[in-house]
Amino acid sequence: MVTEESRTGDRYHHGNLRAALLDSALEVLTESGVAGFSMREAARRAGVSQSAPKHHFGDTGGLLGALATRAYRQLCERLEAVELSGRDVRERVAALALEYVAFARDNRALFDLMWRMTQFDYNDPELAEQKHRALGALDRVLRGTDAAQTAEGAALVQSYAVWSLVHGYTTLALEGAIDEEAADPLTSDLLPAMLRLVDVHPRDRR
Amino acid sequence: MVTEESRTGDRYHHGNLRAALLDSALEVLTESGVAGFSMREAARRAGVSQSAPKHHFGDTGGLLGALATRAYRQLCERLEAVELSGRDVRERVAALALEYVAFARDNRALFDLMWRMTQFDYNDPELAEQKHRALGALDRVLRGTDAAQTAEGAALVQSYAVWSLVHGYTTLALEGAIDEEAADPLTSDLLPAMLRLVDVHPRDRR
DNA sequence: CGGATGATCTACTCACTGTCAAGATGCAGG
DNA sequence: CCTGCATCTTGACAGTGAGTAGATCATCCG
Repeated sequence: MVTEESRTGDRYHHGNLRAALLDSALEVLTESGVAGFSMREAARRAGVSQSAPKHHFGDTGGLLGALATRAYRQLCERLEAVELSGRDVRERVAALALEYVAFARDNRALFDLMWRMTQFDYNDPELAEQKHRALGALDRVLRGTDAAQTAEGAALVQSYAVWSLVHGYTTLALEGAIDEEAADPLTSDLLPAMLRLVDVHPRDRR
Repeated sequence: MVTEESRTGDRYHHGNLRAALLDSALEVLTESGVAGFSMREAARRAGVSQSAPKHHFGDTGGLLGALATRAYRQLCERLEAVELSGRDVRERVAALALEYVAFARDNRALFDLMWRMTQFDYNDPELAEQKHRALGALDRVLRGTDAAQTAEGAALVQSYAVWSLVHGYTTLALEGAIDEEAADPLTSDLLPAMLRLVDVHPRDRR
C-alpha cells in the first residue's frame, strides 16, 4: 500500500516526509475513519514528531486535503481507464458507474473524506479541478456517440443526472440505507437496473 | 428554534434536561458542523455540567444519534405532508424531491449528520426504522396510480433510482460540486430536468 | 574551504475535548 | 421520617490540534 517506502535511517531530516506522511495518514484514515482521524497518530507512524506535519501541510485540513486531492486523481484515472470499454453509450455509462462504486467500496474512508472537505475549510484549486475532472469522463461518454444530436444543455443535465444517481446510490449503499445486497453493491444488479431507467440519449432510443 | 424552553430556575435538577440538551446540541451542530461539534459546549449552553449528558445519552454518539433520529422523523413528516400534492405521479415525485432538497438546505449540518451515523457506532433500531420510513412516501407515490401495472421489483428499483438521484444531487450540490445555481439548489430547474430523464412509470408513458 | 542562510524537524506548552469515578442533591414511595 | 434511586456536579485523566522557540542539517556563496 505504501507507494514509496521512506527508507530513512535515523537521520534528523527524514528526506521524504511529505510522501511518508501521506501514506501513514491514509493508513490511519482507513483504520479509524474521518471522525477518528488523528494527525498525531499519522506523525507517530511516520516515526516523526507531532508537529512535523505542520511545515508540510499546515493543519489537519491541509493534510486531509492533500490526501483527498490524491484520491480524486486516482478516481479520475480509474474512470478514464474504463471510459472506452463497452460497445454503446449505455454499456460505457454502466462501466463508469460500476468503477465509481468499486472505487468507493475499495476506499471507503477516503471516499467519505473526498465529499467532506468543505468541513475542513480546505479549498485548494487543484482539488476543485480534480473534482470537476471526475465529471469529464462521463461527459465525454454521453456526448461521444451522438454529439451532434444532443444539445449542449441537455448533455449537461444527463451528466449530472447519471452522476447524481450513481453518487447517491454509492453513499446510500455504503451507509447501509439500501438493504438489497448491502454486503457488496457490485454484485447486485440494482445499479444497472436503475441506470436503465435513465434516458441516456433520447434520440437513439430503440 | 428552541422547541420547549427549559424554564429551569437554578434548581439542582434541571427537570427537562434531555429536551434542553437536544436543543442546545442542535444549536452547536448548526453553528459548528459535525466535525466541530462539542458535547461539552452543548452542555455549557444548556447551563449544565460537562458530564450531565452522560446519564441521558451515554456518549457523544448517543446524543448525536438522538438528534439524527429526531431529524429523520421531521424529514419523514415533511415528505408525507407533500405526498399527495400534484396531479400525476411525475408532479408528486418532483414535489417530494424538492421537499427533500429543501429540508437538506434548511438543515445542512443536521442532514450531514443523518448520513454519517455509522461513523459514531450508533445503531438505534428506531433510527433505522425512520431511515426506512423515508422511502415510504416515495414508494407509495410511485405505486399509487398504476399499482396494478407495475411489478413489485420494478417499483422498488424505481424508488431507489429516484431516491439515489435526489440524494446524490442534494449532497453534491451542498458540497459545491455542482456549480449550476449552487447558491440555491431550489430555484434551479436542474433537479426537475433530471427527474424528467427517469422513466418513472413506463406503462403510462405519453 | 568555511561560514551563513534557510528548510526541516524536535521539544515544550496551551486550551480543549470525551470519558470516567466518586460524591452531592433532591424526589418519591415505604 | 427516611431510604432508595434518578439526576446532576466535581475532579481527574489521557488524548487532540495548534502555536512558539530552538536544534539540526543541506546547500550555496564568498
